[in-house]
Amino acid sequence: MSQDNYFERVYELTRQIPRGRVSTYGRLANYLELGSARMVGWALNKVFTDRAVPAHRVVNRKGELSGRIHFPTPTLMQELLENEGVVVVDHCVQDFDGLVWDPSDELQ
DNA sequence: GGATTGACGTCTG
DNA sequence: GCAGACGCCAATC
Repeated sequence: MSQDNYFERVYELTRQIPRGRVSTYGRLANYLELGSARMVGWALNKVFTDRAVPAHRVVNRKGELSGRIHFPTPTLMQELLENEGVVVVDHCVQDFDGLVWDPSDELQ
């Protein structure tokens, strides 16, 4: 179904996050003009279990894996990031400032 | 139909 | 610099 919901936008944009990179809810929300980062988190919460979305690449502004608790296992999110080459310590992305990915930076 | 919650962010104190 | 409160918009209870 052609759902113009934020659901589809967040879902598609999250898929475009390159491997080894991470993004934030606020940046995605800002690019999608959602007006609220919570919309991104809400959409991902419905998406991650229904669609194969790399939600593990989306973290909060602090670079913390705030959504790890919603994964099947709280360590799965960190494992996936480390598997992609992202250094995660104490559930926080290291060098987050250098790994953060902006949709407007790639898609422009 | 109203109140609360939610994977957040920004401002003010 | 850190802590607390407010705002967003939609879904769920």
